Amino acid sequence: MEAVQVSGQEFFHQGDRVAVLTAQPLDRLLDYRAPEGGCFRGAFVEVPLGPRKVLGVIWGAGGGNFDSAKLRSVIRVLDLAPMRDEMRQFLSKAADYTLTPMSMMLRLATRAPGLSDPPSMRKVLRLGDTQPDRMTPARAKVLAVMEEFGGMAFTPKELADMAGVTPSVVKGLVGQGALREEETPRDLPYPVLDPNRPSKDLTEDQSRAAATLSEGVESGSYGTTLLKGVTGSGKTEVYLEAVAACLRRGRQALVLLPEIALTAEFLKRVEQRFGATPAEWHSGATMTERRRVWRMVGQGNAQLVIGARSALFLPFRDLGLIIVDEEHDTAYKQEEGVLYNARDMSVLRAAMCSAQVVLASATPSLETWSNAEAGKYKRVDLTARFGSAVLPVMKAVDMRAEDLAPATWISPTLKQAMALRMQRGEQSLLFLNRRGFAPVTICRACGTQVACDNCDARMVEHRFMKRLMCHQCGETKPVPESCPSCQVEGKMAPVGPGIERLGEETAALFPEARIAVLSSDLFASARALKARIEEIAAGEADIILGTQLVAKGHNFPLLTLVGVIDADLGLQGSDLRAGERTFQLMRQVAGRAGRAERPGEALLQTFQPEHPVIRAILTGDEEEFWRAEAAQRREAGVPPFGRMAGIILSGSDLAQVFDLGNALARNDGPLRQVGAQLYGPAPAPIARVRGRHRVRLLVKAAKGVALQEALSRWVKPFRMKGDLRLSIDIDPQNFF
DNA sequence: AGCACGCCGACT
DNA sequence: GTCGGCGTGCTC
Repeated sequence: MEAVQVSGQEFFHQGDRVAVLTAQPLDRLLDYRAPEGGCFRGAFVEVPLGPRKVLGVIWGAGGGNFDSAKLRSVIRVLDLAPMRDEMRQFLSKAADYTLTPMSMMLRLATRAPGLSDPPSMRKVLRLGDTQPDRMTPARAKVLAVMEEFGGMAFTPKELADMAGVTPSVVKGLVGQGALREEETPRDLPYPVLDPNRPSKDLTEDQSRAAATLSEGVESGSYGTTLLKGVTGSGKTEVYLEAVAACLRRGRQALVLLPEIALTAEFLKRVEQRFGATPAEWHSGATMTERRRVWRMVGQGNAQLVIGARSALFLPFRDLGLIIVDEEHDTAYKQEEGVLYNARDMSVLRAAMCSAQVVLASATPSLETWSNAEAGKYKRVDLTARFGSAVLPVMKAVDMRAEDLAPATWISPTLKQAMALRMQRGEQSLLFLNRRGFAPVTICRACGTQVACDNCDARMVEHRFMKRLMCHQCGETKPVPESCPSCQVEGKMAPVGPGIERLGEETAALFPEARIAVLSSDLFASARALKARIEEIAAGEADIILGTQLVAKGHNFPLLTLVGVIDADLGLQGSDLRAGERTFQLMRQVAGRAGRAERPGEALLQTFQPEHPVIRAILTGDEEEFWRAEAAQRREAGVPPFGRMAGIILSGSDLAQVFDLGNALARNDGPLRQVGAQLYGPAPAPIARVRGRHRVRLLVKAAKGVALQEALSRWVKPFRMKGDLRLSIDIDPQNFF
C-alpha cells in the first residue's frame, strides 16, 4: 500500500470546497467538494467532468465564485503518492516560463498509464506452515529453493523454473498448504543500488572533479556545475561518483541522456558501478515499465532513473541530483507540444528541491559556458586520460583548389589520405550530415525541383527504397520518370550528395574496401544499428560513412581519419547558433579519430577556410572560440545576453495565418512597453508542414525584461478562429 | 481533450 | 420528414 502520509499539509474535510487541476485544457482550476474522508492538498483524485471521470490534483482551497449548488464531489482519492509542494511549484514556474497552460504541464507530469487504476496485483507464493503429506523428489526441490531464498516470494512460474519442476508440482504444494498464496503489487520496487561498491580507479584529475561534485551533493542545497571533458576523459565515471554520493545520502538521482540509443550502454555501466540496473524512462518503454517507474519513483523505491528529457517530470520523492549528459545536445529542446528545454528546466527543478545539477559536455552550449564564466555555475574541467581519445590534427581541405569531377564530393587530398589508411589497415570515416541519395531531384528540361505535396520542402531521393521522401512529414513517392511540371521524359536527375550517393562514390574509388553506411533510416531498429556499430568497432569495415549519428558517443578504436565532406553545411542560413553547432559537431566528429597510441587526423572539406568558425575549429582554441562567440552575441543582444521568443502561427489557410500575423504585428503595444522588438511575420523555415501553413514572428528583448508577462498580455486579445494555432517558443533554437 | 448541441444538405 | 456533416462551446 502506498501510505498517504503528509505531515503539515493542508487538509480538507469532506464537503469543503477544493480547487482541482485536471489535464483537460481548461486553463483554470475547477471547484469541487472534498470527498468522503477528506483529502490533503496535492492528492491525486478522480473527479467528474461532464459525462466523464478524469484525473486531477487537489491544488488548494476552492475559489468560491462558482455556484455552490452546482458543485460536484471528488469521486475518490487515488492510491498514488500525493504531489509534493515542490513539484507543484516546479510545474507552476515551468508553466510561467514556457507560457504553457497548467493542464498541459499536469499532462506532462502524469504520462503513465493506469494511474487511476488500483495498483495491479499478482499472486506470489511463500513458504506455508504445513508439511506436504507425501514428500517427492520434485516437491523437495521446490521446498529447497524456498529455503534457500528464505522469506522471498516468487510467482508460481518463477518457482517452477528455478526448481526445475513443472508448474503442477507447485500447484500441488499450494493445495497441500505447504506453499501459501499471497497478493502483492505487480509493480515491484527497483533493486537496491549499492553506492559503496568499489569504483573504477580514478586519475587524480577525475578524483578531484568527483570530489567537487560530491561536495555539492553533500551540501544538500541547490547548485549547478559544468563538467567539461572530452570523450574518453571519463566524464561518466566522474559523475557516477556524484550519483553515489547522492544515493549515500538517501536521495534520488536522475541522469538525462539525449538519445534512447545511448541508454543500453549506459545501463551496463551503472550496473557495473552499483550492482543493479536502475529505472529507465523513455518513449520506447512499455506501458508496464512506465507505470512501474512512475509509481516507484513516487514511493522512493527507485533510487536512480536514466531517462529522456520527459523524465524530469517524474514525481520524485526526494530528488538530490540531476545529471544532464551532453548538455549541449539539441534533443533536449522539446519542439512540439510543451516547448521546453530540459537543460534549463533541470536547473529550475533542482532549485525547487535543493538538488545539484551537473551539466556534462565536451562542447558545452554557449549558455552554459557563459553561466560558468559569470560564476552562476561552477565549472570542473577534465583533461584527457593517457590511452584515451585525443583530438586529432585538424586540417582544412580548400575545395576551391581541388580538382573534382562533376557529381563527386571526395577531393583528391581526402582520397589520398583514405588510401593511406587502407594501406595501413586503419579505418576512415566520412561524415556527411545528409540522409538519402540526393537532396534534390531536378528536371533538366525546365529546372523544376520535386517538392512534397503537403510541405514546403524538397523531396529527398532514397535509392535503397527507390523512392523520394519528404524529411518533414515522411511522405514518399516513386522517383518520377517524367517531369511533374513540363512532362518531358527522362530528364529527371539527382543533384547534390546524400550519404547513399557518397557510398557509391566511395565504392568506385575503393572497389576493394569494405564500406559501411551508417544512417538512421537504413536500419530497421536501434538494436540492429547498435549491432552494426559494434561490428564496425571490431574492425569489420575499412571505410565508414555516416550522418549525424556517428558523431555521438560511439568509439571506433581503429579509426584514424575523419573526412568531413561539407564542413560549410551547418554554417548556411541565419541561425543564431549555426557557428556554435558547427563547432560542436566538427569537434565531436573529429573526436572519433585517433587515440593516444594511434594519433588521428581530421580533414575538413570547405569552400571558406578563412571563415572564423572553421578557423576556430582548426586551431582548436575552444576558450577563444567561446569568448569570440560570446562577444558577438553580447554585441547583437541575443541569447544568452538578451531574450528571445518565437511565435509560430499555423493553419490551413495561408491568408488567414498571415492576417493573424499582421494583426499581431500592428498591435504590439505590450511589447513596445517593455522595449522589446518584433520581427515578422515571415514564412517559417519550412513554410508548410502536413498541409498547414506556418508563419513566424520573433521577439527580441533585453535581459531582465519580464518577457513572458508582456507576451501573454500581447497575444491574449486574439481569438483563434477555425484551425488557426498560435504557439510561443521561449528561447527558440531556430529562427527564420 | 471529449462530448453535446445545433443548424443546414442528400437520403429512406 | 430525418440522418449526419463538423463548427461552437462547455465542463466545477
